[in-house]
Amino acid sequence: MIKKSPSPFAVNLETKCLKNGLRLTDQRRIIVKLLEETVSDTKFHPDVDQIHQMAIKIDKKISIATVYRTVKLLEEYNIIDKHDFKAGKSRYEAVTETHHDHLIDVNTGEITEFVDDEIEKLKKKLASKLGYDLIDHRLELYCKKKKVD
Amino acid sequence: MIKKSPSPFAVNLETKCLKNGLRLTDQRRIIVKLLEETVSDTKFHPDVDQIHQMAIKIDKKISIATVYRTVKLLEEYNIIDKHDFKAGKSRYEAVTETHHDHLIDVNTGEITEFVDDEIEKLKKKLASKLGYDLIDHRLELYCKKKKVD
DNA sequence: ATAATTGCAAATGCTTTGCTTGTGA
DNA sequence: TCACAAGCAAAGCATTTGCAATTAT
Repeated sequence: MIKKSPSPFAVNLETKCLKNGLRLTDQRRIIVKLLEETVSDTKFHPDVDQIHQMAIKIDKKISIATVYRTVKLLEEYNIIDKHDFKAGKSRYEAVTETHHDHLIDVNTGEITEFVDDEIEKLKKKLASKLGYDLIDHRLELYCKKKKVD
Repeated sequence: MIKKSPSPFAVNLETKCLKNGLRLTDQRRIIVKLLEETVSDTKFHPDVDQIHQMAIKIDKKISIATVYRTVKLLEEYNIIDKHDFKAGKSRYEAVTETHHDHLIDVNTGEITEFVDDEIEKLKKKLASKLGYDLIDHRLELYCKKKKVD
């Protein structure tokens, strides 16, 4: 079992599940626990297979179908976020209080999260200008490390 | 081989293909022609199946595999852009001179393109602040029509 | 001529689902 | 208890690919 002391910032996903009336099975507890760790690691956005790999270290019998079902459920309840960065499979992370965007290093695949008020305001303004209310949004910056020479 | 005179208004994707040394088959000519029309229709971002449906109206024998192969090739040569909006399949449009972003109506699926200098500048600034050079980026606003009451 | 492209169908990879057995509240 | 969840394997989709026949240059 992978134990890690919870970051003071970590959100208790189990509590969120209970509040939503979700039944807590052993499998869900394990998956939710693993996803909790994504909050304290801003660069970790595991895909279903990675979640499954970690999960079976704790309980060999957890099937990938259960991971798919759980992850979908958690997303529907806004407990985790799903991202479809360019490159096949979806990746997940626990929902945080403030919206953040992603910078993806096109060479390494490394992801950096960032928050910028100015851009958040601009998004709302743009939507409004076009006659819409903003429901959701995503901004992704695909970048290469700056050359230092 | 079938010849056809080019429309005076359309962006000439065929020329772009030739410049890149791509071999122009009848099938590619048809697909490229259809994609050319996405430039003058800012709300049309067809998926592979839609492109295929249109293509077989011109030539019954064009296979969907060819559409997939062509679309992939054109994307590699930066002649068209691929978008993965939330909702399954990829959608394509001809590359334009100026970068634009997308607003997606979550109810109707309708897409509106928009350009905003301020946000473009901000993107570069953000990447730079994090130590990166911006290679590519995408901003998508998922919205609902404003209630007017 | 001949290397690249097509069509077809089979294969892939991610994700979902039907069904039976197991289990949390 | 018993509605809901899990496990397994089969099914679904979008997309890719091997191969023989065809075609652009």
